[in-house]
Amino acid sequence: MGDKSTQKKQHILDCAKKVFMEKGYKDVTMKDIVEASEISRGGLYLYYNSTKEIFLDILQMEMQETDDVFSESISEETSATEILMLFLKEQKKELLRKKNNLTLAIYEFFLANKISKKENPLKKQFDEAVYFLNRLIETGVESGEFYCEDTEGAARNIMYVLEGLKITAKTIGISEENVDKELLYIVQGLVIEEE
Amino acid sequence: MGDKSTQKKQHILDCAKKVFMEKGYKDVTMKDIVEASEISRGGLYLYYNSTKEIFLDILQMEMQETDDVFSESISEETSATEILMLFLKEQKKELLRKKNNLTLAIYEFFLANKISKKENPLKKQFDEAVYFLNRLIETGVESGEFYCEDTEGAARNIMYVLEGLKITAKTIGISEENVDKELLYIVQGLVIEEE
Amino acid sequence: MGDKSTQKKQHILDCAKKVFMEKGYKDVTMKDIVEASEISRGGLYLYYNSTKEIFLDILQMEMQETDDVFSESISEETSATEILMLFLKEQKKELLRKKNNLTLAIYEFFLANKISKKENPLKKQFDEAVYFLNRLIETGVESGEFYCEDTEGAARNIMYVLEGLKITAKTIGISEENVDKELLYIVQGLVIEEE
Amino acid sequence: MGDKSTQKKQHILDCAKKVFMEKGYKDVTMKDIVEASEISRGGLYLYYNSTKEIFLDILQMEMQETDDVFSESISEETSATEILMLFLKEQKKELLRKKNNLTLAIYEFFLANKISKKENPLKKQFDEAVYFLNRLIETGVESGEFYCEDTEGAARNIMYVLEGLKITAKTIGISEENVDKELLYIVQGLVIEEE
DNA sequence: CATGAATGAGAGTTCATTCAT
DNA sequence: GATGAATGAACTCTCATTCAT
Repeated sequence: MGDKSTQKKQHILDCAKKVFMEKGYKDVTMKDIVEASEISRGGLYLYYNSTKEIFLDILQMEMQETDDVFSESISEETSATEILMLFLKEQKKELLRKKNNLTLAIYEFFLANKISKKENPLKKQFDEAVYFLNRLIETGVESGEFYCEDTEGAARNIMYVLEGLKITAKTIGISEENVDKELLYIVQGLVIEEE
Repeated sequence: MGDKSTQKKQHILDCAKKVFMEKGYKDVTMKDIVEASEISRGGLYLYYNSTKEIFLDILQMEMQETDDVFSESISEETSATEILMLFLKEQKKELLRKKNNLTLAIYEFFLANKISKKENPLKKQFDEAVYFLNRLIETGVESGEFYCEDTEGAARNIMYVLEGLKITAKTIGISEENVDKELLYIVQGLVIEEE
Repeated sequence: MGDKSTQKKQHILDCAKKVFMEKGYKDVTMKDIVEASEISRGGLYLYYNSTKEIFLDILQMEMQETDDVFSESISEETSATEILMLFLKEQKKELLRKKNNLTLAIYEFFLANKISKKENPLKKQFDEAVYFLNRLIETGVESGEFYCEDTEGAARNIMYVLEGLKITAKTIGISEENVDKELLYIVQGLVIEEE
Repeated sequence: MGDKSTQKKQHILDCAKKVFMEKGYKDVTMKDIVEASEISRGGLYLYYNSTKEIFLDILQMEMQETDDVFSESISEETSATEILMLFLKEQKKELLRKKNNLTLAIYEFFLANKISKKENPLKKQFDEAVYFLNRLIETGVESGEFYCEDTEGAARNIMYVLEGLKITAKTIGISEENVDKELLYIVQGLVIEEE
């Protein structure tokens, strides 16, 4: 029973996610999701009562996947610089991807819904990224790859820059060239250049 | 008279601005603006045909005011450091202000409407700020206050950080303490500390 | 079930027909039909998106009924003269009927909507009537009842006269006496009078 | 004074006529006429309170012009056949003209507004045409050009056929060829062919 | 559980008509 | 007289939400 219900919910989330990726958050109606999931109008209401509920569940799903990415990358035995580069490259890819991207919907959602800090998955994700970067930079400093006096400050700074790039990409638009420039600026601020 | 029409438009913009500050962009209906400006349904349509038109006019109004701020501050005969501090302080105030703030509406608007780069007032504002900061940093470097090898890179970087702080404030929420930390980080990256 | 939907559509068409008979075509709003059929605003839109769609369906319904009239009348074993008289009598009845009459709506509709010739049900009906009359006159000529050199010409002429009477009835108004006169004129042009 | 007012009214009628020729009757709004005549909204209401009033005045204007046509044509010293041909040719031209044509508007108007018989200008025009044709046919019969036992019946019949052609042209559409066929049919019914 | 027809509130938009200037 | 801004009623259409089956 519970299993079947979970499957159905999963199906709804998968279909709804596609809709949110296409239309952002605010323009999505229950009707859209009904149509995308080929479920009955009433049927959908058995599982979810609003697009908000659905979106929150999608978000939770997403966050879990992201978590895994971090833990994987750090487990490898590569240099801090390499991991940093990989991380930034991943961020860049995400940043420039136009389709199959929830960023727009996420921004629209969190701009419209004030979620209490404790439950805010975006905050959780942000803090985790800061924590990850902090550890990474510490590692880099220890290994002599990086120079940094305030590792946590640097970590936060990187995250804010990335946020800035992300929102700029969605509102103003940004060229790959400008993303590269900015990421390079970050790296140069950390890495000790060899002579 | 053309003047009377302009006055009325101004009245509409003023009232509508309040609405946008309260509700963001997407949730605002023509009816909301009709009620806020206390004119008739049909009356509003004499001047504007959509919330989008109204919002774009409000934006133009805002941008002009912002322009003035830049030109004023730089005209003064103060040190680069002081101007930078003033600029960041201003940004901080804007960042933390909850009410009387169009940021939310602006984000919602530009997330939902892809405006061609050339006409995008947000881009114009961003670029102008970068230009202003770049000149400011150059001045500071010349006067020996700042150390910076890539002034334009630094200027852009500051702007992305500020964007990051702004969107974070609106989506995750941010404490004054964290803003201060971040602004301090920026300043420390530039200013040569005296011993 | 498809059946239930069809029933509902039929109900809408029946109610809408009454409205069109009363108000013609152009003055009828979706609201009128909503009220007449006692369903909800949104409910109507489940079946039809405009008065035009509804009217076209009503028309199709009507045309089918008319078809049947022709086929019935001709199947009988009566003289051509008798069938012609029956046909004209039917037309006269239609012509003079004030209520329960779609003529006005039909005229308004086809004056306002240019329908491609191929799909124009009015044309179809006209052509079928010409065809029917042509065959009827041929039969009459063969049986020695009628005199006519150009049977198709006569058939078309009758139809144009009937159209003329119909539109005159709706715009200028026409007395039963004048209709009789005109129909008599038609008959006299065909029938060979015995001495 | 009165003169100036008459001029203004004439201006309104001229402009409104163009609008009615383009859009028919029912779709024309006071706004349309205001725009076409480049007069103020309130100004128009000083002279006319509805499109109906305006249309009726246009109609009166038109009818007067038509009257003249009849009186002219008959005054000439040409044969009845020639005058009939001229008359039909004129009707045909009118029939097939797509633009600069009030027919559509007239039909829409008289379908929507029941005008008392005595004041109905359409009826007046119809009756005058019957009277004219009747006299013409009588003349033709006297001169031996035509054969006709019931001249008034023939006159009425021609008018109904013409009405039929006119409404058919506007609703179903009609080819020039078909008009010719029908007019020929009329003429052949009257004219005595020489051997 | 599941369906989808039905409801009705509410957004957008247009225009006849009025009225202060 | 003449203007045109302003009003508000009315129409179209969409969707969240419910409920009988």
